[in-house]
Amino acid sequence: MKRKIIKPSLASGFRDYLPDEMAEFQRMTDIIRGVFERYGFSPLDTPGIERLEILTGGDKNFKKQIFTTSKERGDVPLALRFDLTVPLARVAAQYPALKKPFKRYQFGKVWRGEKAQAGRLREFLQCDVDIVGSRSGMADAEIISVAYETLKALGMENFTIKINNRKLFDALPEAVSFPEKKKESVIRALDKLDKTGWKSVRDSLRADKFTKKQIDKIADFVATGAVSSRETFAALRRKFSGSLKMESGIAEMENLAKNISVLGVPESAWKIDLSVARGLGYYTGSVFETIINDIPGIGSVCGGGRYDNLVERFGQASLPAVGISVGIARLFTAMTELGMIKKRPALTEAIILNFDAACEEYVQSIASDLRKGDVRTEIYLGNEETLKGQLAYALNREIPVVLVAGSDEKARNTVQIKNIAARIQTETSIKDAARKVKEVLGKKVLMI
RNA sequence: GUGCCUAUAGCUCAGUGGUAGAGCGUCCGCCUGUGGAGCGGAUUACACGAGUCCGAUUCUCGUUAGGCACCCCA
Repeated sequence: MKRKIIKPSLASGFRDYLPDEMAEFQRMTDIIRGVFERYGFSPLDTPGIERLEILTGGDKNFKKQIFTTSKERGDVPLALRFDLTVPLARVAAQYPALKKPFKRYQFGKVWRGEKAQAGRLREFLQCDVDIVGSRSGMADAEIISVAYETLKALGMENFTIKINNRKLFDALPEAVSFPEKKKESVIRALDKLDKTGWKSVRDSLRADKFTKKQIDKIADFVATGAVSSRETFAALRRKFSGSLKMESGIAEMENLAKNISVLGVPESAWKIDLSVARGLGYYTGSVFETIINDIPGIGSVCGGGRYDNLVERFGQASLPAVGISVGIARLFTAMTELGMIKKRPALTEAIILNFDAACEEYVQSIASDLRKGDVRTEIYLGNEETLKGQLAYALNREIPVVLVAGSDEKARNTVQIKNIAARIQTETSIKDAARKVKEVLGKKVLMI
């Protein structure tokens, strides 16, 4: 009887991170974690699966994007989380004793129940920071600042944090005279401006029965943001004087601009962009998106904003919150394209070849010494029996230091230490081996 | 949910109306102690189902899977 062979393969929209990439990926998350903690955020983790009703909040629009699970008999409907913000809102509502402001960061995979395509996976990692329970505009500024510092710490130079405020959109129906319920059409159309351009935005608005005059006014509104931030505020006030909602949004942005400047975010790193809308979500105030200037096509690598009403879904009094999500998978792609990611087949710093059966214990004791000396060390464990064959393995995996310890060395209580990059080999007594290896590794770091 | 494209070995790809080949990889063997190997061997594929045909991996249709774009995007 023939055994059924199961083909090893992934479903659409999922991907593996093999060690050569994952090592770099983890280095990035370590950096991000460091920045988040420096700003006083504490870690949180929540399950990948939540009750379906928690995630949808009864909104049918959301429901169709949610990755649902097949439920166990008798269980309530469950689903995979599609972001980390709604689970945070659940936590905030479920544990009212959490001291406010509650500052948490969270790294976690999220899932989208939609068809995958380029740059759009069904599973990806998000790195979120949020401040729950602060109404202060300084909280918004902290979030922008932490986003800026995160990208800098990752080595990014040429990026732009685009800032807007949803209150401006709230003022638009009155200012441009269209019905309140058509506001979302405008937001949705403008959100695509970057991607599709004005012609397509105009077409889309025309399809939604906006008049030419209204469309012109909307375009004029967005164009106001095309100049420097100070002029933008003045021009907006001129154009929309008398609109209280507009004035409150402008004041918030003005305040934010002042605050982030004090926090050390240079003006070259951000700009007002009145087309930024962040979809239809739950945002109520500031909204941010970040693009890499050299590869804008990759989309936003970091986005968020203020959402003051999200916990209301759980019957709580409104709880103000502001946060941002770093799209690390997209960042990884961007940094790869920019040549900032060097794939490494191994994290191992030193490998001890093992080609002489009489020296196995000698090899092991050297490995033990190196490990005690904080060197990432492995012993060759494969089937190659010759030094040459084992060396080829080490070279293939780009391990920077190779140690050779055979009967000759054992007789002299030494070990050969090869600096692969420099093509130098020195014989060192085993008691100095760890120090010598670190010296070689240290030199390597200096050379970079 | 809609549309377009694709499907040959683990991967990247050739090829043919008379059932297939390479490179890389993997595994095994050989190579006494020094630079990304060498030599020998093994491994494995025409996604599935129907139709046309003497004969289909090849042509047609369907299914499934994958890619891309739209919709949507917290």
